[in-house]
Amino acid sequence: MSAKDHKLYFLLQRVSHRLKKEADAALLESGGMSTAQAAVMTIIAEEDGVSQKYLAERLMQRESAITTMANRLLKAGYITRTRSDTDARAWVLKPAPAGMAALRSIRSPFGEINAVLDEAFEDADLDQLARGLQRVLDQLGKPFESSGNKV
Amino acid sequence: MSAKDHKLYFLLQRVSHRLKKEADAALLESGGMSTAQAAVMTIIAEEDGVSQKYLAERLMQRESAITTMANRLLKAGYITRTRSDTDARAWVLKPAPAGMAALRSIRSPFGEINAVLDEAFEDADLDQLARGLQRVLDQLGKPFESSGNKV
DNA sequence: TTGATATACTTCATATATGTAGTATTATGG
DNA sequence: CCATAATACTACATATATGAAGTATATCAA
Repeated sequence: MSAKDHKLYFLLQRVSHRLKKEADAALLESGGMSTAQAAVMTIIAEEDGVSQKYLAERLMQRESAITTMANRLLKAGYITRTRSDTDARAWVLKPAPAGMAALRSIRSPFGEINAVLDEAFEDADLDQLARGLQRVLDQLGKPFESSGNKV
Repeated sequence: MSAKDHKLYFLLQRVSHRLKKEADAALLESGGMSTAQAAVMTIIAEEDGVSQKYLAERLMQRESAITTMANRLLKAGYITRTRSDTDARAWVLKPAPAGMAALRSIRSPFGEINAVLDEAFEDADLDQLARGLQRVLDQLGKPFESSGNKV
């Protein structure tokens, strides 16, 4: 049984989309933020002072996507944005109090999402799954270096 | 090791997003369509005559998303859209010749995506992965029946 | 039959992404 | 030191989704 036989690509996409929807609903209900915003805020909170370029790399996205997201987070009062001391082109994004509060508020709904995954996969399988997924990322290599890594 | 320890949710999202990007690039290059369009066209080609409602169910999306997509596919000449004989509210979507041709043209790039998955997971693991992912979908239940299925 | 409700779809506002092109600013080789 | 290239970001067009609200059409119960 190959990936093709399982239609694994489409299955993965469906599960990912479905989980995201469920997580977004749960997070929204707890008065917080979207999962996309949570992903960004988590990094910003960890590092305390990051550039948009750095966020784009960590999240494997384009910088234009980060610009849009940063504007929304700024508008929501979740982050602050100041010019870098060392590089006048770069911004420094830091978490604002409201952002930290929002992050705290989504801990529990995220626990529920994880519970679904824990239930669907046995312990040993979880490890294998995580390792396999990581291998997929490694095989694909960094995005935007298109030519090197032929799919 | 639980899903939480693996940050499995975010890992899944990252892999899904990364794979989609790779697949979209490969499909686009072979002159075809996007993966989202491929998902829709595959169903339309299988069934030969479907309603938008049916597509929404199969893809676990809202009908408004299908309206937009159908308009794009129509504009691209990939499908035809006629009123249903039995229900004046409903459309009947069918593949157009150009759509069938586009579907054929993406077979090989999709093979490459599957190869990445086959390489990342051993045969036995692939089965387990597919079954586990399916269990996630089953556990979450149908979307839009919100209250019944607590995450 | 008819009146209430459900269904199939559309429209609009919004979120999230890509990709291309453009603007400053920084870094670098001669 | 300066022309050129690289970097960090913004702006815009587009694709893909949700969710709420609206429009026909269908169905069912009284």
